[in-house]
Amino acid sequence: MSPAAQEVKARHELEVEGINYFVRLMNLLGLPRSVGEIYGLLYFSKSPLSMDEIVKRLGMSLGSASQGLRTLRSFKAIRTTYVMGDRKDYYIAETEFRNLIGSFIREEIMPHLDSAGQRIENMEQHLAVMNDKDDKGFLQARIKKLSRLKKGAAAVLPTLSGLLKL
Amino acid sequence: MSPAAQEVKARHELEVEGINYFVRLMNLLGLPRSVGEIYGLLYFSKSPLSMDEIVKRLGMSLGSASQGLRTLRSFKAIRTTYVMGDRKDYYIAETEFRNLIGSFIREEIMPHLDSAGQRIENMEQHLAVMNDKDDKGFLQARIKKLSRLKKGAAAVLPTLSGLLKL
DNA sequence: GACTTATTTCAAATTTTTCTGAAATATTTG
DNA sequence: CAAATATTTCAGAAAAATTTGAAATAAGTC
Repeated sequence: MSPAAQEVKARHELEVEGINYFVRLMNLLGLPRSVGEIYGLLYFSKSPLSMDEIVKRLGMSLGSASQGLRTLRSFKAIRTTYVMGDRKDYYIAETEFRNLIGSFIREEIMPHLDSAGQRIENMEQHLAVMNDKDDKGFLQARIKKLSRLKKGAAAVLPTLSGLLKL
Repeated sequence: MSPAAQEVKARHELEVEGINYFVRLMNLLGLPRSVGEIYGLLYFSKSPLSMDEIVKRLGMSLGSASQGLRTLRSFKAIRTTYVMGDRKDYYIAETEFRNLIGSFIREEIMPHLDSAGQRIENMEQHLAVMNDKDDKGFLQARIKKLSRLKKGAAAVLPTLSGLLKL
């Protein structure tokens, strides 16, 4: 194999490995593979890519690409660039992980914490109806613990992206 | 409805709400519903429960219960108690969330970080084959960023359970 | 050590999630 | 505003994850 061909191959394999990296990372965060693939492709692309280029390069359906790009936009993990004389949208990866983590926490985790708070309140309401001293005390302690967990998480999470000083 | 019946109902609804709480929490962590149900049931149970009691109370299959208990044991989220004159195993919820978070991070997240490190090394190897200055510089910067993210996560995560001082 | 009871395993069934692709909608251009 | 192109939507298909339950194994008792 010629040196030039070797280089092309290395570039390609690097990209595959990099996409794989993000597929797994996104998977860890509970996001579908397609989202990881798109972000990975963009992260290692020097130039902005249009949706149909993404579809072609990843061999994925239009529907997945559209939905995946929407998800990534919602996290501000990508942004669009304007390309003169072309009506397609072109996408670029946002590489400030600090921000990505922030929007992930805001969008995916905080809503859960809110509904957790709601559920704790419900539990307390039910508790108020009860009389049996022993059981009531036990449950109260357990609920309190949940409440502290929730408060702790609410306090720690927003700082997380800050802690990761990259 | 008699006051006593009302109380029983409140106790039951509290428990349902509590189980629901853990089902969602575990779901957020990528664990199956059955694991959340079992932990929730144990968390709000004053006395230890055997597997068949869990199966009966949650209306779940033996298989799910067995698998769910195994998962919870692996996180040290529950422990067994010995009950005299009974050959069944009895389970109790471990309520120190700090520890649970610790084992979750150790068992579920750290292995991913390790393989991430492996993948970064692979990328660097491919990079070494390349020559094109521009592209190489670009890719090098991107890989470096991933590497910093990984290092940051490895540094922050183990502290997380400590930060949550409950 | 045979019997009873408890637990685990695992293939098949079910449920949930994700992906596909064609149709609908929106956008740009001449 | 018609034609061309780009994007979104969504019902059905495919894939992945979870649950079931019966059979296998393990553990405890007499």
